[in-house]
Amino acid sequence: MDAPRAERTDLLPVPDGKSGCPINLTVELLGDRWSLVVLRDVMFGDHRHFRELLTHSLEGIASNILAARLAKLVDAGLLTRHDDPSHRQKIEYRLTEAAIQLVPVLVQLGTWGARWLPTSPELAIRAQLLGQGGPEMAERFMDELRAMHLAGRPARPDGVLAELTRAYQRAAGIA
Amino acid sequence: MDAPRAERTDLLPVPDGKSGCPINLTVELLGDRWSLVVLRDVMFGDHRHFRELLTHSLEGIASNILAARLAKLVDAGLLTRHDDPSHRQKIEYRLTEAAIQLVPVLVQLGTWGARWLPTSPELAIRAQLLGQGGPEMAERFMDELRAMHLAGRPARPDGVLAELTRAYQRAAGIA
DNA sequence: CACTTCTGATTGCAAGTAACAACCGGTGGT
DNA sequence: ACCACCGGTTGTTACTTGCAATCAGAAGTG
Repeated sequence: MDAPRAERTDLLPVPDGKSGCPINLTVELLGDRWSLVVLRDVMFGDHRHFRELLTHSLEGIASNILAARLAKLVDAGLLTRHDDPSHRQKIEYRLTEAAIQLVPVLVQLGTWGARWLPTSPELAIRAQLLGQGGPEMAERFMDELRAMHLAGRPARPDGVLAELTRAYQRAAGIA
Repeated sequence: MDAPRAERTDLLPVPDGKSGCPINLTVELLGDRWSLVVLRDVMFGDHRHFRELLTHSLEGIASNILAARLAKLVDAGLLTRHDDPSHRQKIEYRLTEAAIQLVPVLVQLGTWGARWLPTSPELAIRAQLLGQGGPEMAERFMDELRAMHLAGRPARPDGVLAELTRAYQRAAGIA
């Protein structure tokens, strides 16, 4: 069980396949098919319960995968679990500050996807609006998410989230 | 083979597990363990050849995975293949404009990771510098990448890339 | 009380993907 | 002739994903 490799000393091949690079650690945590999609649905769709995420999601995540992702995100400190007064078995998942600070990441991902990938127009609208809104709009959105998920206040009808949702519904032709 | 599901008409469960959502499409393309890490090494490490990416990478990607990712990225239009005059078998991978426009995504990912994950300080410095530099610095970096990868000019010694590399080496204590 | 629905999951299985190590044919310098 | 280097490929093993069926507890309805 000796280690005959690693002759170089400058650029180190890290033994256990990990590295302290910020991009690498973030990709290690969120770089899979579903983690960011789940967070997207919590943020933009305001889906906070298991069934809601399971059935209202556009892409159709499997229930075991969703359960595993939620557990991982809770473990990573991006979501917190809360009892729901309306049903003893119901669990509410809320965003943490760490998750809310992922908004700029999602905005950039959405902006890039809307620019370079074959997105459907009605879904791309939210990404375009947020991207055009710049850091100020992202800041407003993050403050709104803080009010909703950290302070427990309801979504305000004149907020960014409502504006995005209305733009989407208008584009999707919902009468 | 009838389809007894899909009673809802508002929020559609897309049949083939895909959706035109920009975030979803981007995650579908780049949401894996290695794609963004490879692009990071091409951008920040200026590694343009297979062996370079294989051995100089911090995380130790396997050669078959690297080959598969390079092929996928070329196929997706994020990298292009070029003959290298110095060796008939040598292939140079260059960034495309689409890949260069991923810089803001990587900056945000790095900034978030440096803030919320246990990064090693010397590797976090580049992310912090780029994050603090704001959109202007990212723009300058993208212009530099365009000059190097699209126009084929060498890296300028007073550029963003050189500055980041120097900051890293200083922090890593390379004498 | 029985019946149904809703809650957040879990289980078993098939298929796909990642990791690891060994190896390949062609290239070019000595 | 030799050998290091080039971008990969192959084979095997281990793990992850996707799908469908199922679960037990909780609540609503008759």
